Parts: sequence; structure tokens; C-alpha cells
Amino acid sequence: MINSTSAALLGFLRDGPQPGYQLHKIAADIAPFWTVTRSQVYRELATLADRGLVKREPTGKRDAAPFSITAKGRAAFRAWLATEPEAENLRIPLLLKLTFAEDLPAEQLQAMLQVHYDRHRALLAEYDGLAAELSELPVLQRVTLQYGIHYERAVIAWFEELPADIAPAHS
Amino acid sequence: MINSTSAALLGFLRDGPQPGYQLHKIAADIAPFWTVTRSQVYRELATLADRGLVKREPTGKRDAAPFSITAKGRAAFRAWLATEPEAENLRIPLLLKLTFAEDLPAEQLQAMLQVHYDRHRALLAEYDGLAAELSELPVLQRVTLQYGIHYERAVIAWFEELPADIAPAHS
DNA sequence: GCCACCATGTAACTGGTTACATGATTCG
DNA sequence: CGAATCATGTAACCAGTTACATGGTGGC
Repeated sequence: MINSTSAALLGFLRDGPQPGYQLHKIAADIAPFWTVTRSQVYRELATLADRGLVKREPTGKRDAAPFSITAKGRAAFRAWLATEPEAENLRIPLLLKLTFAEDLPAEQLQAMLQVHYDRHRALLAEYDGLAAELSELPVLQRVTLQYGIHYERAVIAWFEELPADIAPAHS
Repeated sequence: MINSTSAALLGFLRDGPQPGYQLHKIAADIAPFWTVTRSQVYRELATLADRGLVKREPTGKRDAAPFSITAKGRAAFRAWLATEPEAENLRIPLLLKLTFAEDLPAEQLQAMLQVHYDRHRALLAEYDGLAAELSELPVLQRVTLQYGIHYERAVIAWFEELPADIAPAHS
């Protein structure tokens, strides 16, 4: 079975051949709940090519080496699509640090929390803006955005509920 | 600067020397928003030892090689504690798959969503139970749990708001 | 024509996961 | 006393990040 990153690349390639650079740009757009670096894209493409799931096309402009999806690649994509997605993985450095935060002066801790609180509020505003702007988007493209909105709201509520001595200022 | 995983190990070692196995157990307990595998623990300990931040103690029972924190290690921990935590990293395979889900029969998609919905409801129930049980916990130990509760509630709300043709059954 | 930025790719390193190996306890 | 589980660790592999290199394009 291929991994999620490869699967995503194959998914994008169904719309036509693309070089690694462009695939990365497309992938970066469907962030923020999935990320791939450019290097990863090139590596995955190389192994996909080795396994015959994509095919390297003649080099185009600026050394661009487009890849196209093969019949075998389409089959692998469909197989991946039908498998149960794994559980999500959340990695939250802030919570780790908080675990040890008794050893930190309250004001320093509060300053840290403030930074993150503000960032989450900015993100929520951004997502809300996108949702308004893109209200005509196909259903399945909107759900990710909705996930983001729900997530940010939850985090913001969490911040606002922190004990008063460390809670960030919320206007 | 040391990484978060090393920092956590140093943090735990302040309470006394521990072998890698035990450190991993402690770390696993402060999940679910931070994870380390056992292998990682051993590797980090080895590099921490190389850098003089921990010291290997004489082997105890069952080949256990406890490590103790050094003065230099304590300093490194304090330095880490004072740095701004990075942004969180969320990796949600379900959302990636959803991006391509137009190519999946609606009922298969719904079945997938049901599995995840049920899992999140179970998690919320578990966290709520813990919160009730551990109501006397020190503040900073409770905030992680609260984060989990807020997160699960948000995800559950998201599920319940999905378009009717794919939304999981919610009693 | 130069400068900034865009498009393209490779290489090296670090962090995370899986698989393997093995002796000690515990419990029925 | 035998089986299951716990405690301990190593090695190999895979995935993610950072750093490096370089030619094209567009705008002033």
C-alpha cells in the first residue's frame, strides 16, 4: 500500500502531468492539515516512478521534469482511497511546555500564551474570511475549511478559560 | 538548543534517574498531544549523554541503564523552557482522503466517517471521565485534558454538521 | 541590463516507526 | 512449572526538514 503523500500526488496527477515543483504548490494549497515539503515530493515521485505508478515525461521549460500517472498508478490511487484513514496526529509543543510551566515565572508564561492566542484568533479570522469568500465551493472542498474553523474556535475557547493568573488578554 | 523530545526527557529526569523504558512510559502518559516512541527515547538519551546533559548510571535490574540529569542538563532544560513553543502540527489523513472523496461511493464514505465519529465520541467520553475523576489535579496538569475535551467537542460538532448524504448517524 | 523573485531540482541531516531480540516476573 | 506479559534494549528503515545550487522571467 502506498503512503498518504504518494497517494495525494497520484490524485493530483490525474488532472494531467505536472513537475514536482507544481505538485508541491498544489499540495501546499490543501494545507493546513496536511503538509509535504518539496524535497519529499521529489523523493516520492522517484519511488513512484521506480514502482511504475508514474512515468517521467520529457523535460520541459527550466529543467521541469513532468510526471504522468500510469494505469497502475490509477489503480493504486483507487486502492488507497478505499482504505480506512488512520487516526489524526496532533503535536502541540505548547502543551508539552505547559506541563513543565510551574518552573516559569507567571508573566513569562502569560506572554507565551498571548502569542499563541493571538495567532489562533488571526487564523480564525482568516478562515472565516475564506469561508465567506468561497461560499460557492464544492461541498468536499469546504469541509476542510469548516474543520479549521471548528478547531480554531475550540482552541480560542480553551485559551479564554485558562486560570486567570496566566490567561492571555482577550478583548 | 535541544529539541522538545530531549527537553521532556530532561524534565522527567529532574525527579530522579530513570532508564529509557521508564522515561518512555512517563512520556506516553502525558499523551495524546505529544508522542515519543521507545526507540526515540534511547536515541535521544545517547545523544544527550554525548553532550554531557545526562549521565549513564551503573546498570540496575534487567539490564536497566538509568540516566541522571547533570548540571549542564538542568541549564539546557531551563533554556528550552524559556523559548517560545513552535506552532502545533496537525496531520489529519481523514481530511486528505475527503479531498478526493468524490471518487468514492457515498455509502463507503459514510461508513468511513462513522468509524471516526464513533472514535471521537468515545475519546470525549474518556476525557470527560478523567476530568471528573481527577478534579483535584494541579491546574497545569488539567489544561491538557481540557484541550482534549475542547478538541473532541469541536470535531464531533464538525461531524454532525456534514452534508446529510454523508453524515454519520448520531444518536 | 540588472535585481528581485520564481521555478526547478539535489543532498544531507534529523526525527519517527517498525521489527527484532531477550531475560525477569507473575499468575494460574 | 509453563504461558503470558513486562522490562529492557538495538538496528534498520522510512518520512520530514534544512541547506544548497542554479537557470529563467519580469519589471524598472
